[in-house]
Formats: sequence, structure tokens, C-alpha cells
Amino acid sequence: MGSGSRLGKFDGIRRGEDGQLVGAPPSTASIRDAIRRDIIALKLKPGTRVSENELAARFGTSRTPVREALLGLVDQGLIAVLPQRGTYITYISLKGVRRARFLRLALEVAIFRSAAEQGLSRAMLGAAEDVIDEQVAAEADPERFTRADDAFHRLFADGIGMGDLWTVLEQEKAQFDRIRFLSLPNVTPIDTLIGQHRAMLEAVRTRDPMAAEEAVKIHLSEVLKVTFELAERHPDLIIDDLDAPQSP
Amino acid sequence: MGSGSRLGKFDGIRRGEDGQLVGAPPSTASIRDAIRRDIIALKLKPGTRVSENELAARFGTSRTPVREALLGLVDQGLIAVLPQRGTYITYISLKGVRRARFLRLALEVAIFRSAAEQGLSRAMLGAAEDVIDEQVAAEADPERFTRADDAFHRLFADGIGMGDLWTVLEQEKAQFDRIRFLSLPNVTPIDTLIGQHRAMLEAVRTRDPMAAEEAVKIHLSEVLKVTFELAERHPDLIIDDLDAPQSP
DNA sequence: GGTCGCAAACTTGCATACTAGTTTTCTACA
DNA sequence: TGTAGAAAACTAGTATGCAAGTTTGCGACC
Repeated sequence: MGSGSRLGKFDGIRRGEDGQLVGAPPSTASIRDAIRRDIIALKLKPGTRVSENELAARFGTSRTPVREALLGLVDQGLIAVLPQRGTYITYISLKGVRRARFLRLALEVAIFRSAAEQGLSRAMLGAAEDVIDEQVAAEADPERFTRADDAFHRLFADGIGMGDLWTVLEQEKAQFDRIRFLSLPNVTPIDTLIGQHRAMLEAVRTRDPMAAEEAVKIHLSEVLKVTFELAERHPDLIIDDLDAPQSP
Repeated sequence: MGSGSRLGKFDGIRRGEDGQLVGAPPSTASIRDAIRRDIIALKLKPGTRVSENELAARFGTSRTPVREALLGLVDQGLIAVLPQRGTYITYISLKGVRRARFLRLALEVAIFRSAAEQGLSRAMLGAAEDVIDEQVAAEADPERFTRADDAFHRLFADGIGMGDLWTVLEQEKAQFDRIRFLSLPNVTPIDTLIGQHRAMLEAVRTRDPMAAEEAVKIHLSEVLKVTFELAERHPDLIIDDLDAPQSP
């Protein structure tokens, strides 16, 4: 396909399907990230069939790196491969969302309690202030606010030396991220969320673990309030696979 | 299983390196599991270089399924691939263990508190009793005890409808499992552990979330007490990283 | 004997060809 | 026109070959 091999001047030069020059040979990792972004941003809608050949053509590579990328996304529950039949974008699973919600609540509680117990450095607390300021500034831009929101939560994980916890949990986070993307426009008033962030920070500053836990729980229950509403509004994207009747 | 399809009396029949007949053509998933087991059981020691070609020969396939299997293990942090240089079994990372420990504590606390809050069915409580009995019976057999220990913890996750939480977190669990395998023989007296299990169960039965949380914390701090001792005893398997990368 | 350098023997990454299975389409026949 | 059936056009899974880079080891030269 697209590149001369021995005439070294053009080594590694590739062209997209529109003839435009494409800089680098996207390897497995970058292909996986690109596809992942498309799925989370719902550019690839649940139920859609994607073809290894199509993707290979799109990225200007052979099927091999694409396959390896897809394999990782299977582990993250974002796609499902039916042998000899096709590769499909999975529907958002309410069960998965519930699980991710439980996981996130448990972790955030542990992180903020731990932070409140052992205390954070003045620098960390200052950085948290700054991030909240950024959130105020980003009030009108949902995507920018989301980034600042992520930064806020990650900051406290960093503060107790667990900075890479969330990166390691990309897998479960993926379940969440699609829902979060859906709820980008129509959420709880951002004022409310910022106020909750302030309460969480204050609890950590005053070294009050119980208050920190309470603040986190309030915050997350707010964030997750929208989930079921979204499920009703987007039945084409979400599958209601909640089976268990919860408890006696 | 391996039966001829057209005339091929030997179609699909494969032989291991010792000439023994091997039933099925191991596909990506089973290859990944097999390698994973070997790593966790320390048959493949940290720092060892494994070759895609070797593994392909061992499983009687080409490099392709092996590569795809290894890719999954990279995500689990069990192996590291240095392009053009080799594929290595990672050392047990104290950082990773600490992270996994934090994660597990946070989750178990959340699970048992939740179970204590909403209560479990009589059947579940009975099953928990049975598992504890099994643990008593398995006192002399570490591996059997470990299985019963897993079952105990999983039971409560099931009880609150979060049964698949840990299967989803295989990734992080892997960090733990190698340590746990190391500590199989020489742990805390099993009596102590069983007593702690009883305390946890009792707290759930009496619907006392705070007591449940306390019991879980005591239990896990006991389990993790051995970690650092193990690190000193097995410097060849464990790397004391608090920010350093691994190298062979 | 010691050291530098090149070549051969590795390694993984990627592309391609082929296999087996499924779906779709088109044709032949009623 | 309607339907059955075969063939063609897909799918993913696997094997293989080549490319690019690293390590190793041997040999020539000092």
C-alpha cells in the first residue's frame, strides 16, 4: 500500500485515504487510544459493527496492529468480538455502570478519608484551590469543566501517593466515561458541584475524615443521579441488564 | 477432542514437546491464562526473559496468538515488552502491591459495610458459615485455604450484587496474587484469620456497619503485615520501587 | 594477550496470505 | 413472481515472511 521502501527518501511516509500526508505510523497504542476516544465520545455508537479492515484502512496500517488494539478494548468492555461474524461496539451496560459507580464511590471515600487523616501539604491544598478556581472559570464549557473535575479528584489521589490508581483503573472508568459524556450538557448546576468540591477540600483541610466521607458521598450521589434518567432518554445506547433484585 | 475432519486422521492433533498428545489448539485466551498461571505461581520468575518463539513452540501455535496473549499480560503488569529487545517477566513491584492493597481495602470495606447496612439473606449467611467451616477443615492445606478465603470474600460481594467486581479487577489482583502465592506457607496463624472472618460475618449478621468496617480493617492489616517481610526475604523477586522503573 | 569492528543470530513490530466460518446476493427453477 | 440453493463477498483467526533494531560472538588487527 502506501509507502516506498527502498527509496529511502519516502521511507515511512504514509497517506490517508484522502491523500493527505499522515505523519507517523500509528502503532497499536495510539490506535487503541484513538478508537477508545471515538467510542467514549459516541462517535462510534453502541451496536455499530466495526471492521478490522476498515479500521486498518483508516489508520493506514495492516490488520495486525488494529487487532491488537481491539483486543485491549475487549478487556475494557467497550467492544465485543463475535468470531467470524464481526466486531461490535457494546451497549452501555447499566450493570457495568452500577459496578463502576460502586467502585468509584468506594475509592473516593477511601482517598478523601485517607487525605483527611494524614493531612495534605500546603502546596497540595493550594493546588486544589487553584483547580476549583479553574472550575469556576470553566463553568460555561462542559468539557473544560470535566477536565478540571478530573484534575480535582486526581489531585487528592496524588496527595496520598496513589496517583496512578485511576490510570490503572482505566478499564472500569471506561464504563463511566460514556455515561459522563452523555450527561455533559444537562447536568446538575455546576455551581452545586463546585460547592461540593469546596466542602470536600474543607473537610480535608480541617482533618475531619468523617466530614470528608460525607462530602464525597453527597457529591457522587449528585453526579450519579442522572444515570437512570439518561437510560430512559437513550434506550438506543443503553441496555438495561440489571438482573438482581438487590436484597431481601 | 482432536478428531479428523476429512481424511485427516491427524487433523488438529498436536503434540507437546515431550511427544505427548495435546488435546486442543490453545487459542489466545487459554494461552494467556496458562502463562498467567505460570507467572503467578512463580514458575516464570521475575526478570526472566521469555521469547515469543519459545512460547509459540511450547503451545504448538504460531507467534500470533502468543503475541495477543502477551499483550493482555502487559496490561496486567505481569510482563514488560522492550521492543526489539525482549519480553520480560516483571518484578513484583512494592508500589503496585501498595496500590493493590489500598484498592482492596477500600473495596472490602465498602462491600462489608454495604452488606451490613442492607443485610444479607438467610441463605447467604448460611453459605458464609459453610465457607468458614471449609476453612477450618482446610487449615492444614494452604492452597485449599486460599480458595476458601477467596470464596468467603467473593460471597459478600455476591450478596450485594457486585459479584463480578473482582473478576473485572483481575488486572490489579494480579499484583496481589504473586505476593499471596509467596506467603502461602508462612502466614499468620490460620486460626487468627478464621477468627477474623467470624467477626466480619457476625458484624454483617447483626447489621452493624461500623463493626464490619473495623473487622475488615483488622483482617486486611493482618494479611498485609507479611508483605514487607517478604520483600526482604526475596530481593530477587521484588523490586523496591517508589519511583524507579524496572529493568532486567 | 587485548581491543575494536563487523557479521550473524537473535529480538519484537508489521504486513500479507490463507483458513474456516457467516452472511449476503444473485441465479436458476418452479 | 416467489423460493430454494449455490456462489460470491464478507467476517475473524492463524500462519508466515519480512523489516528494523539489539545483542552476541568471532575474527582480524594492534
